[in-house]
Amino acid sequence: MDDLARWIQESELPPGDRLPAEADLALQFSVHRLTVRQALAELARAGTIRTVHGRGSFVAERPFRFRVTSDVPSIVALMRDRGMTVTQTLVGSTVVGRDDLPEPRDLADDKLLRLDTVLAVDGQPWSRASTWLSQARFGPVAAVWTPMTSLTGLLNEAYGIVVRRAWRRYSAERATAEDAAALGVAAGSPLLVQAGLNTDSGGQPLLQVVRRSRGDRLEYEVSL
Amino acid sequence: MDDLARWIQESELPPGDRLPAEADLALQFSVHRLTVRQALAELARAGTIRTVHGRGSFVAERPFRFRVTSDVPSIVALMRDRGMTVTQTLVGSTVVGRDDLPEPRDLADDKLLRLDTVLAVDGQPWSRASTWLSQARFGPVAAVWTPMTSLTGLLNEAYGIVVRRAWRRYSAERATAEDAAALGVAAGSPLLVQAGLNTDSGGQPLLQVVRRSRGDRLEYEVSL
DNA sequence: TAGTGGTCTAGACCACCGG
DNA sequence: CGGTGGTCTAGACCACTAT
Repeated sequence: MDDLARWIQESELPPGDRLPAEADLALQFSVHRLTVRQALAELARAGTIRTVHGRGSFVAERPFRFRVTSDVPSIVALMRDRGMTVTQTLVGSTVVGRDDLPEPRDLADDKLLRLDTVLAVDGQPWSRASTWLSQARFGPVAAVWTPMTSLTGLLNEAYGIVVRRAWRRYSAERATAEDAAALGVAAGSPLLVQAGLNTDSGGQPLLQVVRRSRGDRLEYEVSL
Repeated sequence: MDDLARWIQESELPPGDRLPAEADLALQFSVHRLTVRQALAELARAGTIRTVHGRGSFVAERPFRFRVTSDVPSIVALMRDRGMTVTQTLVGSTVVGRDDLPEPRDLADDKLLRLDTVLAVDGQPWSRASTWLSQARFGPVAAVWTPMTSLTGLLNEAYGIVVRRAWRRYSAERATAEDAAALGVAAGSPLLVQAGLNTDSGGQPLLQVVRRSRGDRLEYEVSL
């Protein structure tokens, strides 16, 4: 792998260029094709290259991460302002007990509505989120959901609520098999996980959310 | 891999237990050992198991992440209060130009001191950080650094400065080969990357920092 | 259809760990 | 020392992509 990485470095292939075929690399380095494959797979995991079945291996572009700042009211609205096509598909809507809520459980209700959504930008999956809200108060939300819905916007328009962020927690996790299927990445790839609580303008807990995003697609910025 | 994952699930092995040897698994599933190895490697990347040369593969413990909150003045001090042995080893100290600073460049100086440190807890590496400060003002810092030094504490004691956080940026990246070597993880593992600016109590930019932490070891929490 | 990567069996030998 | 995982060669066949 080190030899191959060095070779790619030294040959100064620009991002997007195709590498020689695995069989050719095997000849070039006088090793078996499986050995080449193992090295290529490791480089792909490290993000140096990207391999496509039937086409070849390509030098990876440097990832560009969309920056989500904490001072905008709605992230979806922010992205749409920048000309991106943003959809949020509802993939699940269930009524759950309070014990389904991640710690710390800041919502008081015993029955909660949990919305599972997948956010896609320009057709590409970016993140999946689970949102918990009071079932008694917001039960009808699921029925009116469309891919164009922004929860922040919906709460504002339908309930007259102005949402405020209370706390946020950030961690990096490996993509599970489920994440991998939903987000189009390999299992084990880095995900940026944001958990948090939103309140209304009076500070009353409104909703908790956990968002699992592709690490190569976005980052969060907060002012303190 | 799916078969193997299901088998582990169904056999309900508790975390820490050893799986059968690769050769045994190959017999059990009637496949070649290499096929078993590929499945095990994928499970290890997904975090389900952990494999040790010469000993075997073990069901992984659920990762426990230390929570770093934004309301404490010094993270190192916080950890020590909780009885952890925290060291910060200075692995590099260089004078660099302003262009070495990551964007956005909030420090005005043309010559900056860059400190590269590795934070270890109870002997285990947790994160590596690069810190940029004014060379003119803080040049002597590198000379007095010891593994017990906390930069926040040092600035307070030696300069009478009370440090304040201005902004933070969070992203998830794959561990590079260098990260992997310094942090004891596999290349490509998820890292939680925090970049940020600290000011003095008057709001004057003091230092910028980029900290790359093992995703399985810590998480950040901020109140908004 | 030719060329690419993806998966698999077969078997050898090496490196590490613990008793 | 025996048992474990780590690396490698050899070769077959399958699946996907572009022409």
